[in-house]
Amino acid sequence: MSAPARSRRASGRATLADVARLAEVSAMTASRALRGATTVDQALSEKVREAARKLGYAPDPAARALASQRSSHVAVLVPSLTNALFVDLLEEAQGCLRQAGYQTLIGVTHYDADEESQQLQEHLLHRPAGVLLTGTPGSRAMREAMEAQAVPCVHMMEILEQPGLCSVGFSQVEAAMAMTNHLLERGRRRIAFVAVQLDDRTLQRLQGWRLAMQRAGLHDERLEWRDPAPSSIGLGAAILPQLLDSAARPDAIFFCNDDLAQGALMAALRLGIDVPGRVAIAGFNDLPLSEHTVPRLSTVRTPRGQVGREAAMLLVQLMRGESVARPRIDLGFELVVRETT
Amino acid sequence: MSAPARSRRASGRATLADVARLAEVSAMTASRALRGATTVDQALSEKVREAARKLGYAPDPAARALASQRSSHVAVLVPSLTNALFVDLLEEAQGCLRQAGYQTLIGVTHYDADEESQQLQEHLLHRPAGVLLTGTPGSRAMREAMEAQAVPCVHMMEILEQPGLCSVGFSQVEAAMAMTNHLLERGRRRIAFVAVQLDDRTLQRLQGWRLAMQRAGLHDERLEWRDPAPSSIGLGAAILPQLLDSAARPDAIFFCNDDLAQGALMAALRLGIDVPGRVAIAGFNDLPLSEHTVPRLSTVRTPRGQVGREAAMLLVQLMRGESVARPRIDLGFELVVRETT
DNA sequence: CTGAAAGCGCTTACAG
DNA sequence: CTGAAAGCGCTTACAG
Repeated sequence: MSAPARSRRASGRATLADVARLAEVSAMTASRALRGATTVDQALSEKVREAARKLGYAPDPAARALASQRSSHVAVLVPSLTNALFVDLLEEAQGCLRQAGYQTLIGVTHYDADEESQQLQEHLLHRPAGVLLTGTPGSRAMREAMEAQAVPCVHMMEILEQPGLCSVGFSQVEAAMAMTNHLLERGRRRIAFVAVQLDDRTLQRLQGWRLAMQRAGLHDERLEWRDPAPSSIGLGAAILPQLLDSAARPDAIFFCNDDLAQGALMAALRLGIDVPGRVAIAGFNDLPLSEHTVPRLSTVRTPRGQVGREAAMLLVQLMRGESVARPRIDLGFELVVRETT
Repeated sequence: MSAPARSRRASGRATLADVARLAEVSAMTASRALRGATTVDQALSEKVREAARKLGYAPDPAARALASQRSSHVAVLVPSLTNALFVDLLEEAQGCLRQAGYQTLIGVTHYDADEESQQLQEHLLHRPAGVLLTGTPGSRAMREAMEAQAVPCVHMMEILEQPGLCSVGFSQVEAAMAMTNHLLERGRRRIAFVAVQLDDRTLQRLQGWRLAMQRAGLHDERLEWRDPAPSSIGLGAAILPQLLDSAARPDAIFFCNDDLAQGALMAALRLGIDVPGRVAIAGFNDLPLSEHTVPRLSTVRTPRGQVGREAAMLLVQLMRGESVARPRIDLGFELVVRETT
């Protein structure tokens, strides 16, 4: 007299089979209907949705990933979270991806190529649906691994010219040139450039500054200040007096990131150095503090939030197998002239 | 004459079966050996590991999750990434979890209880191995859902007294009392407290200030400044002149977060208000800029990095089913007296 | 447009 | 200590 055993799942959650049973269709039809396939009869589709709602059904991501050989995860690799730039980027990207049904796995690579490779490799083991990378396309091994798995990928914060690569960003070179030209127009002649961390994008900015200075016939190697240490307020504060006392004799300093410029401003205040009287100061990125420093910092506003959003949207298209109109999106930048230049 | 079909996997990756075949054992023994089970013969275990190495085998997380009904993901929910506090927390926690073989899914809840519930719910659908939450234990529905799935959880940044809850942090109340007492010892009498965002931990700090002021017989409601807006440098800059002109007539201002205090310092500089001469300024958290402001900011240093690390380690123990010696870890705080008090 | 079969790559629970 | 069987909950590919 024992009743036939009901499907007692360990999970206690409704499964696709439960939904199919209630809707009186096969599991396949239920699966198709729930994924929004157009090849399912309207009425049946409705019935399936209704059943799913009634049972509080939610598809099991692991089962889906195993069967389809692709997860709903997107890996996003950024060099740092200490720089607010990447936080903004991330928040926007994650918001978009979440709306599209993807989960975001964030990896911080500390500007280290090896760490980036390793993390990407770890992520590829999990078969991500897509990848968002910051900047350069990474090592050749990385690209090959991604191609082998056919993982869609979008690069952020630069425009990459290589065919086949998708990127969303702006020209770091032109942005740096624009600020340098602004300083030149203000009558500055000995404009120093401070490059730290020495990652690719910083070197592109350095290049932009160099081009502008060369065109003006004012380039002088002594005006290039390089330091491999990570960017920070403290570092900027330390660099200011050294640079001012150096053979460079600058009348303006263009820092590759706002936090350095902010630190320099604090140091100037403390040392009684007049900004912009004695020396003009410029930054890059327009971080939150920059409009509040004394004096207020002139800088280049970068569209990182928009970059995150557009990159995520582009990636979603790629992951859905849709055709992409523009694989390269240039979002530009904005010169923000305040009180320090 | 056709050869028997070799197992041609869509993935192209080695599977457990491949490893087992090469090591001449069953899949089960291979599985056990690779997971480090002690119930496997030493020699066999070696052989399996060797085979796995030779094939470059990496277990498929989706298959593992489906079979075991538990993923290797840990969800970490923080209220904001704009506050460097949570960035530090996250980086440390993620580093620990990664080393232990877990992947971190970060969720930003914007100090919104509903958003927190919703995100946690979404994460629970993916059957996380564990959850790291910031602060209060969340809604009752949340706790019930987690208990139903038996998901280990650790709360960060406060010490929770509720039995059965694990937490790593420090006493927000005592930290605020310590700073208030410091200001009292410096001879300040009309110490204002600025609370913004009005999240739980901010209110605990407000409470700590209130207790200290009451004990000193100096509490005055007019000294409480509340604003539900998010904490920011700009907000602090805006509040300073208003508070100074108010009926509160403060001779010190204790801001609930460093960025507010930093903004206030910028405003003071611009308005020619002497700090600490006319008014002392104190912050909370010791963010990177605080040691560089003019004058340098006195604040409370919070052990967020350590909190992230210890919370992750505690969670790993729970996820492994190990017994936990101390479910509540108090990491304390440190008063950092600089130039503004 | 719909469905029965097979399989994704592991682990759990049960025997030996 | 080891293994054969069954199953986790989906989707792919193939028929009809």
